[in-house]
Amino acid sequence: MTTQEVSEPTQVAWLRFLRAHAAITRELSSRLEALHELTLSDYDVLVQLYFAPERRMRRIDIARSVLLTASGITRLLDGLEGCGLVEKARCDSDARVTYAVLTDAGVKKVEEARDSHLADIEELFGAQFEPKERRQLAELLGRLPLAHTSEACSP
Amino acid sequence: MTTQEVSEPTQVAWLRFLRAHAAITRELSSRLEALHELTLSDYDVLVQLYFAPERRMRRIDIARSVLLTASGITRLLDGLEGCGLVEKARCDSDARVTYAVLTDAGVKKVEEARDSHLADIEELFGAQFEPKERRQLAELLGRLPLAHTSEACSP
DNA sequence: GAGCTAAACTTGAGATCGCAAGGATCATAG
DNA sequence: CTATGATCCTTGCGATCTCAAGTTTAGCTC
Repeated sequence: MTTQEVSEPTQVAWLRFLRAHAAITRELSSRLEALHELTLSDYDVLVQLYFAPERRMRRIDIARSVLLTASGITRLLDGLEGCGLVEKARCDSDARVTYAVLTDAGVKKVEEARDSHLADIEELFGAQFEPKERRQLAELLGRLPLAHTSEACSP
Repeated sequence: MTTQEVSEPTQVAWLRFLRAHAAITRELSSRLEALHELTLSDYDVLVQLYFAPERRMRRIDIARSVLLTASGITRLLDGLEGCGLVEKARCDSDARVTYAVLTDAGVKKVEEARDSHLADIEELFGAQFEPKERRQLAELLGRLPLAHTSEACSP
């Protein structure tokens, strides 16, 4: 124990969680930006679309799955549309909703960025753990509130 | 397996890590803001100072321990100084450094905010785990890069 | 002690994101 | 069919934070 008097395991765990997040996302972001000109959030959204049926989603569903605000998604998609990675599409049955559809360029972009990014995640995150520990960690993290929003899609 | 074809445990764990961070910090922030008018980072810095020897730290050390940029710390401390929670102090042996010192009001603020914030952390984070799992999780997270910067202070 | 490099800090500019408010559309109830 | 409330999306505004550049001071070397 050093500076922190209180070393309740929960607090220690939370502190490490916070710091690790800051450190890892900073590094991941910077690499992703350098190699592919994408934000972590950009990539996140692109991948959601990539695996969505017909590669399209309502903006609100994107927001919920990546845990951003609706307004955050609007502006993020503005950027991706500007790059031609994503297009808007109207919804016939409901004029309020606009779909975001991955373009061919978008598909290509995901496939280009995927390998290096997954390798980075492996290096900065996964590599610290044995296979068994990875599953264990995934299970533990899965209990946290909203930890698996992106693992379920609304129709 | 739902939308994500690739369910390598590492990727699942990382995704959950990301989402859980977003969800929990959003909620913690909002409560902290509502009750005590503090950002999560504000609180973080205040606590670092609270446990530092003489309740003072060089700005650069604060930056390293909470994983913010030097410029981030400058502006964050501007705010805390404006509220009277922190003061500047010059360093006799090195004119380049400015210390940040917790004021009495700052001490009080930390002690006021502490209980509710720790309770929030317990509720949103710790409560999902058994005591044994908490230690396990802390250990696992501790292996991540820079996860315990705040557990060691430079002189 | 003059010059050089490195460190600590600040500042300006820009990016990202949330909140609050507003507009459009749908769905339901009367 | 109209009124009400909810949902989807966008926009204005502000807050936070980073990066790059600049200033001042230390510490070294020659």
